[in-house]
Amino acid sequence: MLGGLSIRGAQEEDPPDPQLMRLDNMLLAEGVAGPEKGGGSAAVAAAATASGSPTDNSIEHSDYRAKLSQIRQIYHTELEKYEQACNEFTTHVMNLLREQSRTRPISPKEIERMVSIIHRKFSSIQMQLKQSTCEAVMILRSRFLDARRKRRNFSKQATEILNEYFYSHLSNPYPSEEAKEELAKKCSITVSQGVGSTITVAQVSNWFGNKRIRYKKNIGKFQEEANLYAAKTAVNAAHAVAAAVQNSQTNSPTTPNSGSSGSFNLPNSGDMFMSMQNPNGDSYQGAQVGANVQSQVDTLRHVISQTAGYNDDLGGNSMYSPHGLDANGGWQDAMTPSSVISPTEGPGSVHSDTSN
DNA sequence: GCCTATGATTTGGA
DNA sequence: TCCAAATCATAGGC
Repeated sequence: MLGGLSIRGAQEEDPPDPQLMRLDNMLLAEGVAGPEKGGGSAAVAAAATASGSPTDNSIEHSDYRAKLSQIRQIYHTELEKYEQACNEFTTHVMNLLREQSRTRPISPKEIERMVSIIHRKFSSIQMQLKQSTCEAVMILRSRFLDARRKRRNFSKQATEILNEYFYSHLSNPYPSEEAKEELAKKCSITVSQGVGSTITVAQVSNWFGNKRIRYKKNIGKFQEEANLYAAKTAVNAAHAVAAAVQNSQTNSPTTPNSGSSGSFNLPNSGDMFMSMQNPNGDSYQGAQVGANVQSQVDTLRHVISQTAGYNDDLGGNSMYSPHGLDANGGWQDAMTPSSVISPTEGPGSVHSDTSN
């Protein structure tokens, strides 16, 4: 007569506790309970979006997911343990009752009552487990959200790429959207620390904003750095020029190069510097050495100015030291009117037609 | 622990 | 919307 009593039956008679439901819902929403994938990352994506930060949070993202799955695992293990313990204990009590039934009459009601007491006890333990799991998730989430502001230094290579661009476009260090994208891509590729860590266009913009302001504030301090990058790029420039010269010797000099990256036109006029003096400064093509004559010219001129007292007669541009900074601190007047192509012209446009 | 460097955010102007 | 400037907050070196 005891055999007819189902443990499961007693287990399912949980009253719909609103607090328990809340906890269950939250655990489900956070992806701790329920299906393995989706909830957690959805929650983290929502958190990232709500924070207003750009989409890139890869490191925090994966960190968050890792921690969340850890919590999830612990939760499920514990839950299973409790359920098992509950069943074992129930069986144990029922066995005891069975034995007692030999000596005294035990009504099914009494058994049911005992079982339900046990289950209530265990479900309150489960509730605690759910509660502490929720707390853990909340802490994790808040930590994740706080981490938005956390600063992570760019890799050395990324900084180098950005600096190279900055110093080779010192006359107008305002990369176009395309250039920023290119830089972001390039920087992300070279980021060695942190798997999946990328640098966004917004970060590139931040970097240039910070760099411009800090450079302007303390040119002296950045002089050495500028020299370093100028020299560095000058080597590239020299190689590129050599290659171009070789190219012009082997090919017809009139062959127009359609502006494809990796090669460039050498204007046949003597004032190549001037004709290449795009106010926007950049025909930046990312990794392609020699794609940006302007930057190379900037760099070469800087090196010359540093080593041999370069004066501004070439094109009338003050290329270095205060680098096109006007009295008001603007960068714009680095260009002479004759060399200004169009201030509204988007930087990054490649002027492949300058040789005509 | 202090100091500097630096990435991110905020604010205000054009 | 982009930028300059100021500011915040953390990383990293000492």
